[in-house]
Order: sequence, then C-alpha cells, then structure tokens
Amino acid sequence: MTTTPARPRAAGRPGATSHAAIEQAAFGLFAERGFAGTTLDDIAAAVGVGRRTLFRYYRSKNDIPWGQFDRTLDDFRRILESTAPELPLWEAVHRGVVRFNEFPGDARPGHRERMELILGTPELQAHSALRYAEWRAVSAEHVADRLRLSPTDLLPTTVGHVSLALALAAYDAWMDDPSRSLAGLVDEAMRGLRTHLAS
Amino acid sequence: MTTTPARPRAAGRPGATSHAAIEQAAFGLFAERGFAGTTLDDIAAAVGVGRRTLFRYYRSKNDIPWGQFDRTLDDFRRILESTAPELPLWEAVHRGVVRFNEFPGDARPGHRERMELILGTPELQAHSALRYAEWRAVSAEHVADRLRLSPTDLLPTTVGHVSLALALAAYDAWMDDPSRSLAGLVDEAMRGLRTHLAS
DNA sequence: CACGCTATTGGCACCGGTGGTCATAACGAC
DNA sequence: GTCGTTATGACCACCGGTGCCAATAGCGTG
Repeated sequence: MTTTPARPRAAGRPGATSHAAIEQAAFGLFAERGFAGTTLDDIAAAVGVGRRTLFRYYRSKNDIPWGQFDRTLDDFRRILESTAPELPLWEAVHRGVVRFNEFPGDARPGHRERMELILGTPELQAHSALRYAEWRAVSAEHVADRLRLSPTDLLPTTVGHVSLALALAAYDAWMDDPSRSLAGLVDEAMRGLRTHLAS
Repeated sequence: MTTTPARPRAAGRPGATSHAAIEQAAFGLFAERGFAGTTLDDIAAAVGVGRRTLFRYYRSKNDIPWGQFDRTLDDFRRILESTAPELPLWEAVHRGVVRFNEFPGDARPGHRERMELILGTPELQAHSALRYAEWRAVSAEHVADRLRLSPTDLLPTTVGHVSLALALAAYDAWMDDPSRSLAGLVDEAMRGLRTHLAS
C-alpha cells in the first residue's frame, strides 16, 4: 500500500524491488497474456522477486492495476478544496471532477492503458467498486463540509454517487472513442444530465 | 443461473436441491459465521449435497446472495416499459426506479437482510458491480429506445449511471435508517439532486 | 419388470490467490 | 564486529473455482 517509500534514510534491509518495477513488469505481462492469464508467479519471476513479496507491495493481484490510488485520492481532495468558494456547490464539485480527469498529454497513453485494463476485465471492474467508494467519500466529505452536513447524509452521498456516475459514463464513452478528451466528456455528461432533468 | 426449473416433465435424474434451499441454508450460515467465515463446504454440508453441485446452481459463492437477479432485471424492464409515455423521460425513468424499489411489506425483512449482507461485505460490494452493470444496461436501453439513440451513447449511459447512483444513495441511507421507505428515499435523493443542480 | 435414455450428481485432481510463520539476508549505527 | 531493524523468500495450509468422469435415479417403453 504505502508507495515506494521516499524514506530519508533506510534502516534495515533495502527493498528488493519497487512499485514502479512491479507495475511495469505486470502491465507488460497483462498486455501479453491478459490479466487472468498472468499468474502471480509469472509476475514475481519477471520482477525477480519471491511471489510472497508481491503481497508486501500490493494487497492483492487486483490492486496492481490501480497503482498508488491513495495518492490520486489526495490529489482529488486537494483539487476540491481549491475550488472557488463563490461557485455554486454543484459547479464547484463538477469542475473538481473535470480537473481531476485532465491529464497532461504525456500521461495519457499510460492512463488509457490502465483504464482499458480495468474497465475491460470483469474481476477488475468488480474490484474497482471498492476504490470508487473511497473516491465517493472524498466528494461526499467536500459537500458535507460546504453544507455543514454529515458526510453520511443523503445529499452528500447522493452527490458523491452522481459525480462518480458522470465520471464513469465519461469513461465508457472514452473507451469507445479515444480521440475525445476525458475531461470534455465529463463536462458533456453533466450538460446532458442537467438538460435531461430540466424538462 | 437458471432458477429451479419448473420443467413440465423431467427427463433425467431429479435435482438434489433447489435454489431456495441453498439460499436458505446459506443465509443461515452467513448470519451465524459471516460471509467469509462460511466455506462452500459448510454450505454444501448444510444443504446435504456435494460441493461441486453448488456450482451448478450458482456460478460462484458471491452469486448466492443475489439470488435470481435475472428475474429481477426482467421486472425492472417491464416496469420501465409500462411507464406513461407522456411523462418527461427523466421522470418516467425515475418513477420506474422508485417503483422497482417498492416492496410489499412482507418481502421487506428478507430484502433488507439480503442487502445488508451485500452492502456490508466488501467482497460482495465488489461483485455487485457486475450486477449493477446489467441493471444500468436496462435503463440505458430504455432511454435509448425513447430517444432513438444507441444504448452506448453518452446520454443513455449517463442516465443509467445516474439512476443507479440515486438508488445506491438511497440504499446507503436505508442502511442507516431502516424505518425509512426505500422508495421514498430514492425519491428524496432525486429531489435533492434536482435542487442541487438547479442553482 | 427389466431396459435403456437422459440429466444430475458428486468425487477427485488440480490450479491460483491469499495469509501465517519463520529463518535469514542486508543495511545503519554504535 | 555486533546489534537492532527491516525486507525477503521459502514452506505450509486453506479456500474458491474448474475440468473430468463414473455413478445414479427417475421416466417411458416394450
């Protein structure tokens, strides 16, 4: 879980590998043989490390494609906190989601490969639900903060679920058409929803 | 998968059990020892069949709590089809979701037990994502039909995701407060969302 | 009533992911 | 060099899931 620690000075035996090395080896194998077709033994061998050691870097095989998601969540939290407070709440959250999905050009291919793997593999789709729950909690907390409600109240959780819904709809569309911008699709999904509900 | 077949005349050897019997035994054990703490051997023993046989009634352990979900999906489809065509689309879908979540008083305790298990068990939360995808597809198809779009277009998938989002937010709230009506919570979530987005 | 037909059962072997334990290796500090 | 610390990797056991196949139990027929 803890990403490759950028410890000031290491105390004991140094790690035999790193998250980056594992992910690189793993993604290579996944691309070659598919996710299910790649065993942990394969990955361990490719990394040059014991199979048991992999579990000290990732909680499970399913966690490997998600990488260091906790960091990503911190980013999202920071983005939401930095939205202009004078914006209507819905728009603040929405812009946060959009910004969260803006990737610099060079990060895009890697991100796309990752998401294709995740969204195209049933085991991983299922596993993602747990990650999404953490993501929703972040938006729900933001909404609860601004409205002085509890994060478990109906409105904050609803906004959390709906924000995720828009992002996932955008991802679905992005999978169909890589040429579109992800952030643009999130925006379009929101416009579609508002129009849909406005009648 | 196929629910206990109501075959007109059986040809070969009769089944040794039924979906109902398996679910009953399984839910009993889950309540007693938890989902993870119950092995398939336990269930098989309780039902009085071989472990191997369980897999002919349910694809996996995770599928047992969901029961006959395909039937439920058919219900949902029928409910959507029977909504008044003069209603604005968003409202038709919304009412469909609300009706789908109205349970007759006597079905409620069982349904609640089932959903508590599902929503409270990480493995099952994850597995549910696959079920939700089928559910979303039903609403997306309905929207696509009425708008003469493809079910994979952005608006239909968005509506599918958002409808599910509202239902799940309602379930979250229902878990916190069993005294509320589920359908009422779906309705309240939708009202909250419309207000939220209207500013 | 015996016979064959047929669908279901259930045992068995096997794979892969996951978790526990423990001896051991490699480093920094003293 | 010794000690404390930390990560490693081997061994083991468990469980879910799958392919294979022989055994089985009703049914309809002759």
